[in-house]
Amino acid sequence: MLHERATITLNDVAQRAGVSPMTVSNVINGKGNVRPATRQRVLTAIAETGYRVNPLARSLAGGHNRIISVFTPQLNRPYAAEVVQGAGEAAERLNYDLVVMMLSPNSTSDFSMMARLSVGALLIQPSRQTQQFSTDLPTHVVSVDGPSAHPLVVDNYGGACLAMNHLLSLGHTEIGFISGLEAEPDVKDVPQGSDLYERNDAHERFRGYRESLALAGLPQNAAYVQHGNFTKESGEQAAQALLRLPVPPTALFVSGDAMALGALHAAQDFGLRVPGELSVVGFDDLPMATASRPGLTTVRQPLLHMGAVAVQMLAALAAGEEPLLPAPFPTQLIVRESTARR
Amino acid sequence: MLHERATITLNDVAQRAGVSPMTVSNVINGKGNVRPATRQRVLTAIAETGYRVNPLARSLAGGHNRIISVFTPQLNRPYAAEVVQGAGEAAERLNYDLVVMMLSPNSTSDFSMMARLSVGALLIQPSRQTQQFSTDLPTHVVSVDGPSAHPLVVDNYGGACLAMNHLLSLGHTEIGFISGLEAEPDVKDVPQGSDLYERNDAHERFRGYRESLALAGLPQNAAYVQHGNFTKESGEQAAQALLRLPVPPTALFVSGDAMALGALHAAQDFGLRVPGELSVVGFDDLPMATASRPGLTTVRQPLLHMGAVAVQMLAALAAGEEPLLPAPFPTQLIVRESTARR
DNA sequence: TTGAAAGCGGTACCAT
DNA sequence: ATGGTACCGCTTTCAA
Repeated sequence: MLHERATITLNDVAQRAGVSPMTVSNVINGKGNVRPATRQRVLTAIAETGYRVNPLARSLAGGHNRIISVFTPQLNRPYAAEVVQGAGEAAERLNYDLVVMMLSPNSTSDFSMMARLSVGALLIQPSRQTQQFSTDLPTHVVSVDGPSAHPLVVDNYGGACLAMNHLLSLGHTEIGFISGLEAEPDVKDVPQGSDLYERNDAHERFRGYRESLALAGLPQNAAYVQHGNFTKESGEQAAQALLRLPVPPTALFVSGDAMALGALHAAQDFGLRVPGELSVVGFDDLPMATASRPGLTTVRQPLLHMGAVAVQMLAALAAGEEPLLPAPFPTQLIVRESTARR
Repeated sequence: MLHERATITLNDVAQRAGVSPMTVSNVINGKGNVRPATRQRVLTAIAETGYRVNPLARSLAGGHNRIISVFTPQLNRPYAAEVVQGAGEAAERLNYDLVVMMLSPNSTSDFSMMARLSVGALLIQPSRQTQQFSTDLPTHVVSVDGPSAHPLVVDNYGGACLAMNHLLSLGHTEIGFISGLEAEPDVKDVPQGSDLYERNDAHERFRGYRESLALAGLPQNAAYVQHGNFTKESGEQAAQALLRLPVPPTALFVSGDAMALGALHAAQDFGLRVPGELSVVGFDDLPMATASRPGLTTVRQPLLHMGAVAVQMLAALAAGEEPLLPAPFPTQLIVRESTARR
């Protein structure tokens, strides 16, 4: 296994096989019109030289490639990491290569390159800015948790109802809510009817909370609602505020696992036993949900699956099909130890 | 359907500015030899047309780019995610673009492509297979936690000593150890003197454990050593074995946070108070270390920093410099609540 | 200081 | 079934 420094080109292979470059190209791309004998000769030449196509040249020349690009905010956010992982597994199955780029808010880089090099782009939680740039991507675009031509969303409302019904069925009537609304100041005052509003995770979960309460015939107590920004610290603070109330809630529905863990710890610091004296439900089912004691009851989002579906759609799109947009992905209640009967 | 945004080429700009394509190229690449007036004309033409270079074409033609590629195993492993994040931040600062690819063991994809497209590659925890492929990368290679031309490693031995000294100074003499050796069966029986052995994280941490004990004049009890594979479950099992011993240890040094959390929970399930009746120290300081109660005392690896340094080295390499390889990165003991005086 | 020519490594199109 | 030609968008080399 010697390592050739000089790059072997299609021409080299052609010469070695005694055919024209075009024929080699045809063999590589599996065009039918090549005599078996010739094809075989080319194939051996390829094997002997260790030739590998240069995707750059191929893309430049207008050929096809099997690359899908992923644009994501920070990768050390478990949410994004999970989606990417799911996408990666699907890509491998479909024989696509996945190329990931991190989009930082103040980055100036020209990401259109990777987009040009790929047959499709997967956008994870695209920001305003990303949405902007996505409109002039020359490829197909699918997004997870954010707008695009093909947006994949989770059923946040349904998930919230799942969590609330669990709490309700456990006999809780005083249920506090910690939202993630603080995180995105720019959407906080979006009119209720707008598309953006409808799609916003935080709002949908809030809506699930409110409507579940209403459906159960329970009054809404504005004091039971606090806003965090998805960090553990904000969850801690929000929970403290809730627990200091004259009549504190007996259960908390927290719309993010990190915040939920913060709330759980705040409760423990208050000397409250969880779930004995306070039940806590999170949202997301990030890995950290199992790292706590008691384990966090939470609403799981099918993150891996969504990543995989995104890639499948992109592959279909690349193949000229027009895949139908899947319905909001259903969530699942994962009952661990942080919830108990009132 | 694609957005048929006609691409503006360098030629278009040239025509508009009334100069040759070459001059436009020179302006873009900041070659000095262009008359200010001409440069200005070109610049306006660029602005007016909204032209952007096509990095593919540039790379193909042998021009320079500012891309660094990262090859990593699963991205949903916090370790890798942290390094990538650090690399991303540094890249942004240095005006490089980062492109990440996941290397799965059974992937057939041609990753040399991205390598060709980039000035350098960062390998995270390269596997045997990856090491192989890295040798014929046409670019500079820096690795984190694995071999390459420029390997970046953390001072695992020192970190283990940090943890052990902490436990020792707390008065513990019965200290159990859970290694990660089970994870990599192929290195388990590498001869002690070999390079590979010296570099292996798991072994280095083990060595720190043994030597710290020896230095403290404490006997080594083979029964106090268990092997896990870095998962929470394996940590749980290993801890159970340890705690069932006739004379169970009063403290555990676990060479991975996930395993440490597993051990911590196992102890709690045994009815042991942590840190009251059992102290636990982990290794890595992954985000989950703060998600548990009590918070996990652990040894922090400067993952973000290592990612950043890797990118800096790659940038230097690309600039033709020969950066000196940094010494093993120092670790830091993060004392939380899982350790206490015996 | 500027530009013409010749690729980089492929592919599409159209002959043969 | 095969191969010639043009060209993708840019950069290098070398003349002018």
